[in-house]
Amino acid sequence: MGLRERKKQRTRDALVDAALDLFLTRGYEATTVEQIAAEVDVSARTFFRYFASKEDVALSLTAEEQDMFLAELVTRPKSEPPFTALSQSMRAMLGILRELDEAGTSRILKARRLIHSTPSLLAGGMRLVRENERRLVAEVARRMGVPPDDLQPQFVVSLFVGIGLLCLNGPTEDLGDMARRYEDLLTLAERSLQPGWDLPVRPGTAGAVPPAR
Amino acid sequence: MGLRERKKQRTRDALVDAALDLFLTRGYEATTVEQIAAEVDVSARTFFRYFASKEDVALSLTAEEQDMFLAELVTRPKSEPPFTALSQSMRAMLGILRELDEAGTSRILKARRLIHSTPSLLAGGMRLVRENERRLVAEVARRMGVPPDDLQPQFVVSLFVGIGLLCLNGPTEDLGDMARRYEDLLTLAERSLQPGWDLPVRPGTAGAVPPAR
DNA sequence: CAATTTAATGTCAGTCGATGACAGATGACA
DNA sequence: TGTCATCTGTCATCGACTGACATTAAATTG
Repeated sequence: MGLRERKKQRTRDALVDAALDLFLTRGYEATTVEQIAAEVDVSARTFFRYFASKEDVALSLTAEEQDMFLAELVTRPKSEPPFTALSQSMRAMLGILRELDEAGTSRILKARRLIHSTPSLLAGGMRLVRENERRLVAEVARRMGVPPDDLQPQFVVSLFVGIGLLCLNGPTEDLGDMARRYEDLLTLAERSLQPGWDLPVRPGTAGAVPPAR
Repeated sequence: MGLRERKKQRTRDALVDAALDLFLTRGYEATTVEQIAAEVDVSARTFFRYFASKEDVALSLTAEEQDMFLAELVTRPKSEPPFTALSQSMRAMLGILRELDEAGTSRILKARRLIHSTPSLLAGGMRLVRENERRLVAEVARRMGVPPDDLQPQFVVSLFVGIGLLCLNGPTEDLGDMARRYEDLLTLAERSLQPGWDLPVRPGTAGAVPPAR
């Protein structure tokens, strides 16, 4: 990798770190892009060449996590039922995050605290989650061998994403806490659902959809 | 109600209608607040006295629906299990929406189409949903007689909200279509869940939480 | 009804986020 | 070393949003 690439990466990382620190100390709205850029000795115009918006810099880590999660899912063996594959993907991702160095985990925890204490960032984060949800549905539908507009994969993914969001509601000071909360929620879900609920319904096996009362 | 109040309400409605029409024809980003205000013969400054932001005017109807839904929930008899109460609240709200006059339903359908074709508005809409989710959890926890940080009411509400969101993914040209899609999803959920899954777990009735596999 | 209080609106000035255009600087590479 | 592609800073501009102040019009009171 050339000097140019490394320099760009360093600038990008510096902008993320400076932004997270300023956002957490002075507040998101109270911090201007100019201040972030100044902290890295860069013009505000350059900031916008790295990040599409002020929001983007705050959500960049979350966006990376979403991509990681989808990548984990496609590596799961096709023999796993969909919900199991989703759960295992999440466990794998949490494992990867725990292998990060101090600087890495610090950045991630900072971003989490920031997002969940800033309503407008929470909105942006939800947009990312929903965009990823669409990709997850496509992948799960593929695994189940049904068209992507089938309700069942949508239901499975929606349920799983809901659990992921609940996971973030609790304290997020520690990745271990989060993993534990996640397992609690999975246990609750397993207890609530019928065995095999996430397996494709083979036509003719079950009766037709009963009429709504 | 005095003349002053009526005049304000008319201005507000006119701003919403003008905004929705301009957003849908020229696009959300391409429409300026100045254009919306001009359409109603009002200064841009006045627009911001009615709506906190350009986004706010697009989401105002959705925000009202959220409030309506919560209001319906608190009227449900306490004998109903939580998920049933949520479902019935949704049915009640859909019923109310269907009783609106032509102008009313037109506004609502316009807002829906707009939001679901504009990523930044989708994000804002999700923020509203999540804020309401917190209030719903509080109410459901109260009904179940458990503390609001208990995982079970959070799980029940999350599952229900997920269904509501899936409902909006489909075509939204018609309130009837939406109601039908909603019933399909409820049927799928009923088939997937254990009987009594949303009843409070009485300590000692069920065994200890089984270990995660 | 006239006087006074109260609230809504318009105008103006200013900040900040974001983008396009152009010129200068700097790493890549023959 | 010299050329080329890319990165960066400066400048100008737009649009969202806010505070301050003056103006207008509804509400209230004597």
